[in-house]
Amino acid sequence: MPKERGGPTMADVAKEAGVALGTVSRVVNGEPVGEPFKEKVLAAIARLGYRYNSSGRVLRTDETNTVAVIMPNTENPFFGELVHHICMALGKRNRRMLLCLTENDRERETEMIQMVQENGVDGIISLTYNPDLAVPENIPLVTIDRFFSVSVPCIAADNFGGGVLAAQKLRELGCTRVAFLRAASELPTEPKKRKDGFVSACVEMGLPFEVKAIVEEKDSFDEFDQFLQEHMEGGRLTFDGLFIGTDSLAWLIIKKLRSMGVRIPEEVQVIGFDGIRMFGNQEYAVSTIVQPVAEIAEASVNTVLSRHFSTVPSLITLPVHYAKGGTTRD
Amino acid sequence: MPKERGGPTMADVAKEAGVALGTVSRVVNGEPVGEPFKEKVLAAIARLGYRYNSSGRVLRTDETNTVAVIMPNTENPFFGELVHHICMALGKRNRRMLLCLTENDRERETEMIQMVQENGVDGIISLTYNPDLAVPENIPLVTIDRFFSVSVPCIAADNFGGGVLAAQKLRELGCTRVAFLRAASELPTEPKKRKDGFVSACVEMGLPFEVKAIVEEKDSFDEFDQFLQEHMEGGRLTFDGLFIGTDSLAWLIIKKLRSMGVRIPEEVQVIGFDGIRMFGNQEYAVSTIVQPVAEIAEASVNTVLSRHFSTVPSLITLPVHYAKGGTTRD
DNA sequence: TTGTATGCGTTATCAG
DNA sequence: CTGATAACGCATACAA
Repeated sequence: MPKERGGPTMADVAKEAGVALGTVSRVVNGEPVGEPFKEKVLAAIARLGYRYNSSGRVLRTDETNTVAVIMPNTENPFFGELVHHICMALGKRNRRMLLCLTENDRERETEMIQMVQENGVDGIISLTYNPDLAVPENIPLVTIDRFFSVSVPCIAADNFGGGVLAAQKLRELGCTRVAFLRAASELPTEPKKRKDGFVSACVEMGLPFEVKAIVEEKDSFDEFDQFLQEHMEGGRLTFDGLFIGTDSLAWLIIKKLRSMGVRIPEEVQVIGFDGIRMFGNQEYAVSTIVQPVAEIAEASVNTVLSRHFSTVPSLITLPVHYAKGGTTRD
Repeated sequence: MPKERGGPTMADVAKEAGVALGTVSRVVNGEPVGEPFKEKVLAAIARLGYRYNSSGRVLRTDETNTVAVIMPNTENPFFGELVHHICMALGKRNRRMLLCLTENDRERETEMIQMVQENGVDGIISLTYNPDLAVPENIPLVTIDRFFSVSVPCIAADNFGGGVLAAQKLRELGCTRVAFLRAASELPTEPKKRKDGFVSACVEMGLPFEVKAIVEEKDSFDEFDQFLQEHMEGGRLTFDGLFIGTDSLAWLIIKKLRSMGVRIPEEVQVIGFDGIRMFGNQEYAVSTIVQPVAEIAEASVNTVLSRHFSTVPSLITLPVHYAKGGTTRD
């Protein structure tokens, strides 16, 4: 049965109850109403099977209680987890989530920004690396992991601190020669600070290190293979510790190393970044720097719904922690 | 800057262009309008920076172009993938997705059904095992993996066929004594047919088998440990093939078996169900019966948006296929 | 406290 | 083909 129009409205309820329309509205919204009136209204509502219809309120007040979330996808477990926590955080504050997936298509992103403006959402939470994102006026926008300008609040994990932590951990676990591997976009995103933190800590501790960073859009992952091959000596890797930009890439690298006969974690210990768990709820896929996903979600929601949106901090950084998977010897 | 009310409306554009309101509406909606009028309107729109506001249309036509998707979570990679494909399928048909996550909380589910009705969505796609789901009148509802009644279309993978396929594969791979392990709810859901298909095929082929099925809500996973222990003889499992209800559980069982010294796939081959890939885009986590997630998503969307919703088939079953992960010897 | 009346932005009907 | 106008369901300012 295709949605039939025209159930009872507040006006019908008012007539049925013998009260004014405004009184019905006040009862429905929980505003103070005299007890006898309230009862009459509730009885009429029950008799008629009245159901509140929010479209009237939206038109009148321009508040949809809906927040748009713009995300590349929900197949990547990190994004899946993030979407999950954002949805829950919104639910706690009685807001709904309009989910928009971009698959990293910039044109689609632009359309979506346009679309959600037409739809009149109360705010936008966006995780996108689009360099020329058209920031909408009039609608609060919060980004995750990508800083645009001081007027657009950005929420991110402490990527720099995570890099430092990874270096410290590897050293603590006995590594004497380490490397950082990463594939990233060309843009200056927050996750790039993982390298900065790692390098900084290695220098500080006097831990010898190398860096292999490729550009996601143009370089092939074969470059990693080559890098690894170049650093093999007598069947062993010349590093005993690796820090890798994401858990996903770490998994790929580990597969490659194992196929080359390198034993992990016996010969080489590996730490990834993100904190991805198997099937979302089992053990960590690799030893990792865990992003505080729930906190990032909470902060994003709190920020985008903030009453004083214009005075909100422009960059919020949240603490990470280390967790062991099976790829370190702790 | 909190959303300011009152950008220009169609009425403003009409005044600016010196035409009638209706003409503006027709131009905006791409309906036939005389060329000179059209130009005047478009010019006025550009001058004023007019932007379409859908809330007026929603109130007037009761069409939101939005479909609610009710899902347990997006942390489980299967649900993450499903949500992803549903969102894309909706996008192709120019619809948006209101995502509602239940975390299997029945009370929350009820609230959400209520809420989306107030919000006036055009349809609902729901994956829930809630036995007493209040089916909303007036709004097309499609379920995934759970059959309610002939009036509520259900979309599901060919679970029975998948069970058959798993049995055939194990036999083809040389297994001579197999078992099926599963944890499921008590309700009669579509995925339960995995067992039926498996059993049926084993009987048909004369392949000796056992079944261990526990109830998710009350039994502990320890029961699986016990089952496995009971079927060890001289350090080897008495089965050489296992079919397990989900990839997630298969992963757990495999870990357990390996910790018991059982080699996989050398001694025991394992096939799961769902088709979960590492990090959403890498290799299959285990050898598996792959659900046609994209097709399930497409079918759900097509069905819920169907013009003739009442004449739509009440159960749509979509074909699965086998894919090798690392847990079989093929 | 309760009633009345207006308007939110759009679509659609009906005349011109 | 275009113009004028009445809804759509609700919130709210204002009057009683």
